Amino acid sequence: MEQDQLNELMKARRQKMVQLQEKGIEPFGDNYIPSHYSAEVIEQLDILIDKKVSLAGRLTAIRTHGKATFADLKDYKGTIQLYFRLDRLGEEEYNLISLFDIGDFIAVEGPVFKTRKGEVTVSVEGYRYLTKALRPLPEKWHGLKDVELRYRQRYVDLIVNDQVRETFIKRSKIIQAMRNFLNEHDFLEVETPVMQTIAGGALARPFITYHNTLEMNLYLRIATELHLKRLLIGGLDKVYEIGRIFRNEGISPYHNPEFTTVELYQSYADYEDMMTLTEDLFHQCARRVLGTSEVVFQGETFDLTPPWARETMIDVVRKYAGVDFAKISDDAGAREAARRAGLELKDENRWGEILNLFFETYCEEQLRRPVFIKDYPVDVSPLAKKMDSDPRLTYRFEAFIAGQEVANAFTELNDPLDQRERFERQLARREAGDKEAHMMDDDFVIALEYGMPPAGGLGIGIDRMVMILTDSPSIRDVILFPTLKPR
RNA sequence: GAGCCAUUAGCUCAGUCGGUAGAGCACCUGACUUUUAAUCAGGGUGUCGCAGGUUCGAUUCCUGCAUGGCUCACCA
Repeated sequence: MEQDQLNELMKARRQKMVQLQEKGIEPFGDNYIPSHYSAEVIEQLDILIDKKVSLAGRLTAIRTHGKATFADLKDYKGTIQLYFRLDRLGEEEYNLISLFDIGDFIAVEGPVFKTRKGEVTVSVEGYRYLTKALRPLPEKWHGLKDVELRYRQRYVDLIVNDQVRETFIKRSKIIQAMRNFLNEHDFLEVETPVMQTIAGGALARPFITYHNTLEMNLYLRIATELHLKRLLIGGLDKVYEIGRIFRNEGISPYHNPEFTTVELYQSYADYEDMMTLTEDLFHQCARRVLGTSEVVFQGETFDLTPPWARETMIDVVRKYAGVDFAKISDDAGAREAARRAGLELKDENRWGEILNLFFETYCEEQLRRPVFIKDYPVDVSPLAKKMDSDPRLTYRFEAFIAGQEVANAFTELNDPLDQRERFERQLARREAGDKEAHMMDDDFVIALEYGMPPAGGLGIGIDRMVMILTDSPSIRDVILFPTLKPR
């Protein structure tokens, strides 16, 4: 950050820093291992009352009363009150309290007691300076609201806004719960390349970077799918990866250029198994982190208890759009239906793409309760296995909660000849100018030729899952440092 | 990428139908040995986002730019 002009508040803090140094006190002190966290002292009051404890943390409030001073000390687990007395500390040490500022880190020790009003307090017998804060914190009860500053200076947001802190602690616990759940189900966590020569596994524009020694462009991955499936071929039957994905697309309350997914693949399973796994995974994460199966998101309550509803895409399109794709047999008929509905089409749109367009336009937002929408058209599913009963469709589903897609899964396509054809179709679209069409991945087709067991695969956007489980309306509320333009 | 809105003290916000600005908290000075949004007395600490234009004079009006938010488009 630029060295901006010191305003009055920062000058005052620097002066206090100098005064500390003049008295031989280092304003940026050394390590200190406290005996307790604030919350432990409060919880274990029965045992700790009148006993000496030591604490370390940040001063969040100072109330001086002449020869006595109260302060609030905030640490990792909570906030506790401190009590300083002239007659206990002695004049020299007590007077140094005037050099305290809100935001400073100090360590204290002394016995625990309860004030007249019943507040658990540490009566300070000695303290140490740990760190002088040279910039003032936002004020105590309005906090930091400026959205831009909250994202740019997330550390300040975390100091001041406890809800923000809670959200990110929950995010960590949700991912931990997910990892535990998958490990318990015998999945193996793996890591696959972030930098790739072919960005595959999804329909999206990649970021491009450059390797100096190899003298070549590399793509940042847009999915983990194709590498994970290679591992099934290699005999790692149940694998998953939790990792960062990068897509060079728009930014919105639901989209950040880098975001986190979990993808998992299970040999010998199919998409029905993935539905069961998905609802169990969401349910368990909610139970373990929130302690409940019911989540409230933006005023709506959702019960995540399995089983979730299951509907086909054709059924929901019939229900919400009033168009029956079961009775539309070809591309021309689908285009006609779209024309009647006033949907904008490109000339080359096919039956399945138009079905999907109807679904996205008329249905997605209606899907509030947890629901699996299944049997996606092959035209929009280049990596999913075709249905035996209708080769225009695939064994693919997406899960929706509150109108938001939260999971995408299918029975994996393991026929290398079919896969090559799908890639070639994508390639044709790419050459026609569709920058999001899938790239040809010859090596993946070769891998399939060695034989990939039938398998089910599942992808979950973790950021969106965390949004729902923490009632956060914007993806930026669940990403610590969301992408911003430099100021 | 398009439209709309916002940007004033460290923070949260008022305000000026055009005459260079104000409140609370924070901060500074003083009083106060169980307060907790401590209280009491005194003190305003500012490039009014940036750059132009109109004007005797712009923080205010106009234009452009920057950053952010929302909506739309794209996507997860």
